[in-house]
This record gives sequence, C-alpha cells and structure tokens, in this order.
Amino acid sequence: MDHRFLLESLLQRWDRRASIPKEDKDALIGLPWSHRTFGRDAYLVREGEPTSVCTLLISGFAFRQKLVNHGARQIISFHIPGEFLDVQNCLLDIADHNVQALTRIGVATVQKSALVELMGSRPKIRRAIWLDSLIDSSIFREWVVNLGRRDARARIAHLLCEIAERLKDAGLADGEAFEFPVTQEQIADATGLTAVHTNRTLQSLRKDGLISLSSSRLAILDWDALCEVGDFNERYLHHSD
Amino acid sequence: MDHRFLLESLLQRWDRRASIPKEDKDALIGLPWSHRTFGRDAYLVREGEPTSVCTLLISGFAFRQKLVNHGARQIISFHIPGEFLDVQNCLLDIADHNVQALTRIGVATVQKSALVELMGSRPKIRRAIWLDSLIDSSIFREWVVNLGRRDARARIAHLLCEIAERLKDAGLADGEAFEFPVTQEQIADATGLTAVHTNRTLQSLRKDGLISLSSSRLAILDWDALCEVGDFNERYLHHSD
DNA sequence: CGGAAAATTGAGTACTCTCAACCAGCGTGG
DNA sequence: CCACGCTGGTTGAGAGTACTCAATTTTCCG
Repeated sequence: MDHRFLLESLLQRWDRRASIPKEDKDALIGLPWSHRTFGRDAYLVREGEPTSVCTLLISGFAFRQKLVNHGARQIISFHIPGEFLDVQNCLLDIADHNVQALTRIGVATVQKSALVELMGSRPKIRRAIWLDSLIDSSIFREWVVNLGRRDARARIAHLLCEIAERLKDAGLADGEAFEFPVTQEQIADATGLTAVHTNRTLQSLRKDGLISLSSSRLAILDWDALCEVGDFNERYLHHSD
Repeated sequence: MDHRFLLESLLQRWDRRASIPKEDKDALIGLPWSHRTFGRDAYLVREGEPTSVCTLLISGFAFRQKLVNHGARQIISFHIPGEFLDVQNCLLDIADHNVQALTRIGVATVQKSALVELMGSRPKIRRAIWLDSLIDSSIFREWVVNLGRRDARARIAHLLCEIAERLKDAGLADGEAFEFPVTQEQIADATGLTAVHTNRTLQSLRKDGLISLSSSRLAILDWDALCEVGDFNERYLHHSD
C-alpha cells in the first residue's frame, strides 16, 4: 500500500510510547482508507449530524469548534498532522461539535465500524487510540484552566507554548519556529478573547521579545520566558507516557 | 458480594445504553474493590503524583481541579455518585490534575491493573468505560465553550443546568430540586469568576425567579428559562447514546 | 454559645469589549 | 498592469463587565 507513509507520523508517535507489532501496523494500514482533501475553512464534521467515519489528519492543520446561541465561536482544539480529528465518533453517534480545516488539508478517513473492529482484535492499537483520546481530554482540561483562570497575555502565551510543544513532539518543527497559519481571529476564538484584544496582546508579547508571529509563521524567541508568562507546564500533554 | 448495590447506579446507567451480560456485571463486581470514605475537601488524587488505582464515586459529590502558578484554582468538573473519578489514570501514569471531595464521600477503589485486565477480556465493559470517558471529554469541551464565550449569568445558568440534567439522568433528583452542597466560591472556581461576582450573579438569577439555591440545596424554578439564559443544549451529555 | 466558614454589600478599579475607522497584502478581473 | 475588493491586521476612544479590597451579616457546626 502506498499510503503507508501517510500513517507514518501517527505510527511513529505510538511506537515511541509502546512498540506496535508489524502485523498490527499492517492491519491498520490495510483498512479501507479513503483519501480526501479539503480547502481552508471547510467543514469535516458538523455538530448535530450523525457520524459514520473517523478522520486522520495527514497534512495541514485543522481545528474543532462550537458555536453559541448569540453567534460567537469557541475553538476547542487545534490539530496537527498525525492526529485523529474525531475518534470519539467511533462510539458517539451524533457529533457534539464541528471540525473545520484551518489550512488546506489532506485527510484519510475510514468507516468507524472498521476501526472499531480493528480495535477489538488488536489490543495494542486499541490502547494507543484510547491513550490518544485520554490525552485529548487532558488538553481540554488544561484549556478549561487557561480560559477560566489566566489573563489574556497568559492565555495566548500558553496556547503558543502548547502548539510549539506538540509540533516539536511530532517532529514537525525545526527549532523554535514553524509554519502555523492561524489568524488573530482564530487565536481570539481559541482563547476566549476578541480579535482586537488578541491583536494588542500579541503586540505586547512581540514587544517583549517573546515571539514573532506573522500570519503564517510562528517563532518563539524566548521559550523560557514564554512558558513563564503562560504558566506552561507540559505535563498535561503526557508526551513521556 | 454485598457491594453489588454500590455499583448499581453505574451498572444501571450502562445498561440503559447497551445491555451488559450478567457475567460481565459479576466480573466487575468481583474485582478486588476497596471501600473508603473521605471527608469534605480531602484530596483523592494529586497532580504530579503516580497513579495506581481507579476510583468510583459511591456516595456524595466530588470535583476535579487544577491550580495555576499565582494560586488560583480552576474546577474542571463535578462528579455525582456512579461516576469514575479518574478512569484516565488506567493508562496515564502521572496524574495531571487533582481530585477532591466536595462533600463527605464514599468511594470504591480498584487497582488499575485489575480494571485494565477486566476491560481486556470483557468488551462490553470496556466499551461502557470508554464511552464514559468520551462523554467526560465532551463535557470538558462544553466547559471550554462556557468559559470562553459566555458571560457570568450564562456560565452559572449553564453549570446549574448541567448538574441538574446529570442528576436527573442518574435518577438522583426528584423533580427539579436536589441536594447539591456547593459553595459560591466553588461555583466561582468552576465558572472562572470571583466569589463576589458569583454571589451577585446568583442573586440576579434568584431575583428573576429562575433558581433557588441555598448552601446545600438547588432548586430550578423555571427550567426552560434557565436553559435559555445558559444557552444549554443537553446534546453534549450524550444521554441518549 | 462561640467561632469559623460562607454569603452579602459597597465603592473604586481595571481588564477586556465594542464600535468604528484605517491600513496592508493579495488575488482577480478589466 | 493597475484598480478593485476582500480578508486580516492595527489603532483609537469610550463603555462595561467583572475584579479587588474590605467590611458586615448570616449560617453552620462543634
């Protein structure tokens, strides 16, 4: 199969935690994956709709969000290549939030029944996927803390630290600079702020020499200081587990 | 075993989603559970410490929280009887948050290895536990939205709706009133507000005839209006899945 | 009954929002 | 090739929600 390399970053990440037998890897790769691409802002999953597939992000970035009744949007998570965007839909029949492409993306989708069946017969894969979803959950908890108990500066600093750390862990960042084409409005929607205030806060972080962020490239100029500002402790990412 | 009834509310909840064979129930009940009680505010799990057991809440209420560097506390979730307080620790070796008793509580703990082994051999139980943890995750997502994009009134209304709905689903509430001995400071820490502002906001909800909340009893006087104020849609609780 | 915890109130502050205008980059079409 | 229009970024001024600090009352327990 030629999409072996497409699942490579996922398998590498799993392998680092606990080795996955070659048969298991082949079984995963052998599932009836479909490859698709989506344009920027395209919806992959819509809240309230029935779910039928699970989606693995292959290239580009994506995010999940929910809308509130007065029209505001809250971004719930960002996703980088090698992550499932909606494993929870394996067991949940109705989507409880939206999934959207942040950039042009490539994904691999598989019928959730096929994935569930594979997990039933391959304990190592099951464990890896469950662990991923537990870490997902841990990240949500940290976001609750971020939104509930940190001010604007800390919230944004924390978010940037998290993205950087996850990219580094996935081997997708060289040093402290990387492509991350996020708009200020999206940062605002992820941190519970307005775009205007996000703009001013980013300027303040730039002025202090902590970061450099253009529309598509993020560079962290002073990692320790940014972690300090953002009260960032990577434990919740469980990168060593 | 005489603690059958102690697991009853958990098993009933699971059974409503998908029936669990009697052998599976007996196997779960037959695990080497330990029964313990904790006083109000006692810590059951501490962030940063290694985990060895999983804890099922039998009686009373509990909550999970994280502390930020300047000392503030963010409550991440509340828990009612029949819920696991820390299933994620089955696979995560270091706790990423604290678990505390809200009231005097009774719990049943089991070595996580025993639970993991049981899940390995009992697919129905595994599925039920995984589904619980996915719903947990969905609740965290909704809390992110609550903290990020709703004002004080809506945040508190939403929280109260959630607690009420979960208690009703668990069969622990008769009508729209129930024991829920939470302090205003705890509501504040759950909604990202200060105790003072929480106090004023609760007064406003009371004045409008939406709720009646004394220190230990919550009554929802106008369910529809409170849902409206809190932008509450129960879908994220997946009570029907 | 006494003391501590929790709830309440008041006044002043400030962080973040709103509204609105303006600028910059960029792809498209005339 | 440049005007145009759109999206995203920036700036300013004023408003408001929520915070801080501090005192006071009420409730809860031992």
